[in-house]
Amino acid sequence: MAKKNDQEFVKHITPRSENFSQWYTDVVLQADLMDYTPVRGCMAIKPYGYGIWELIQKELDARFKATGHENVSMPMLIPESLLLKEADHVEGFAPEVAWVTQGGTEPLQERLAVRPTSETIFCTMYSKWVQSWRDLPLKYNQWCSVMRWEKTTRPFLRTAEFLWQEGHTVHATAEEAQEETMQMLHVYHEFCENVLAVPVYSGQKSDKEKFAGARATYSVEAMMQDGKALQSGTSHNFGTNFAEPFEITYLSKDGKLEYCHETSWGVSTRLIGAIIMTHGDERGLKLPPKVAPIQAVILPIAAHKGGVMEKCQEIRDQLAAAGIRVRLDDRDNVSAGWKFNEWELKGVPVRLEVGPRDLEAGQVLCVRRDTFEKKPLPLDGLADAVRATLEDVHRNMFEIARAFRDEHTKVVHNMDELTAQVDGGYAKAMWCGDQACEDRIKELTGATSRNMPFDQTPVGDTCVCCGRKADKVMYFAKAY
RNA sequence: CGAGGUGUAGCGCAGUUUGGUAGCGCGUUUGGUUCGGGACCAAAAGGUCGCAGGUUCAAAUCCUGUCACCUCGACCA
Repeated sequence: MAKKNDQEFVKHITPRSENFSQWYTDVVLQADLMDYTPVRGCMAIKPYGYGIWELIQKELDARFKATGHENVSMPMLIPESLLLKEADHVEGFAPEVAWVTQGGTEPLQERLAVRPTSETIFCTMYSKWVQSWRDLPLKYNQWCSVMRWEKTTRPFLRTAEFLWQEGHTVHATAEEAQEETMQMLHVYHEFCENVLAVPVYSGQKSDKEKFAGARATYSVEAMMQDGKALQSGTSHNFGTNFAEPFEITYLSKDGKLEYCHETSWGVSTRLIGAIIMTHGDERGLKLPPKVAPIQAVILPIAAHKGGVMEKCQEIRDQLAAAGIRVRLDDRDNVSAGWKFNEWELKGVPVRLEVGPRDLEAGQVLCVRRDTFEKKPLPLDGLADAVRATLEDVHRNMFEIARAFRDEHTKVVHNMDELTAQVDGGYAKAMWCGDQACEDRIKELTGATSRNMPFDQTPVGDTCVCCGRKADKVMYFAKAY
């Protein structure tokens, strides 16, 4: 049966160990998540990829609502004068802004930025909407796309246009703004781990790495299987940095005019890249069950035999009624073996093989994508058993990812150790707080500071770079 | 953005050195046989050779520019 040259006409995924980057591209394309378009740096997200994003949206949006946020929609175009109001912000984003300079056939009086982020337009509106302490807080979010003229792009990881959500909130006090900033960081942390099965390090960014215009930036950092860091979500406390130039003020209870305190926070379709690079393997994508568009696929075996297809349809309806996202693969033009490989490539967490022998025994054969373990499940109570299996798949995927992350995180005390460690992982080190040391580490090793964990228990007392007294614990890694 | 590589049918490739009017495998369509880990037979359809200029009697092939992807750097919430 298997001819020697079979591999020549079988879809080939580059092994991770051979070329991680090529492996990623192969998986993205072959799992049919996206396609390239004629527009520089912009991708078309295909139904299977967009399905993952819709589930991410659904899970996150529920968390935003539960913490008192509401969704709004702001213009995609921002007048240049607004963008110029906050100096650090302009400086940070100016190099990657796309501009609209003409409307119809007429040149515009003032050019319009295609939003790279929406702080300036939110702030402009907030200055109109906030008058009194009774108006506060305002806790809004928008789901939209933004555009940044990136020099080099990678599907999902860095694209010129990308889908994201940006939360923007206004508060009366610094304490409230800080509370909000931390709350949303924790939402991201919990979401990454409990929904995506992606373990993350939460912490505070250095001044060098913080958002343009922020007082403080916090991030959740994930580790990809090549040991590189992927910033997977950020939460910023702006203090009054934007409120001052945009004149967002309120009259307090005792009649004093005060500046508002603001936050913003966001995650993007980059999370799909995080899923791929955290969980994928030689066979392709491996989706965490909670965001898998198809959680269980039913494969009829010897479907021409009487009763098999009918039973499969029955099982499908049963599982669907129980709230499981299920697909019956009833194609008759590809073999069972072909389907096995295809659904593994697409990362479906569980497949159920249903053949004449199974039906005789009153069972189906359940095969897990994460372990390839094969286990017969009785038709009786199948939905519950599948649901339990999906939960276990999630748990197992998270444990494996966490073990990998922990194995590839090491405490280092000097530059030699740091250089070796960031070759394929995170280095946990003491840092003096001086940006010169960050710059030097970047220059010598290619690694950047990721974030400072909230648990600042010292792992030494001198800076990994300059050797002076140091009191900050910092993660360093090469990053996407 | 710099250096190197690639771009020919839906996918993977040959053909480019030495210009002469495009080929193979898979896939697709139709019919038949199969069916528990990437099936088989037969017939058929499918290409302005990434795009734009140029040289030439003639360009997939030579020249220039440009776009996309890959590798290594630089840059980057």
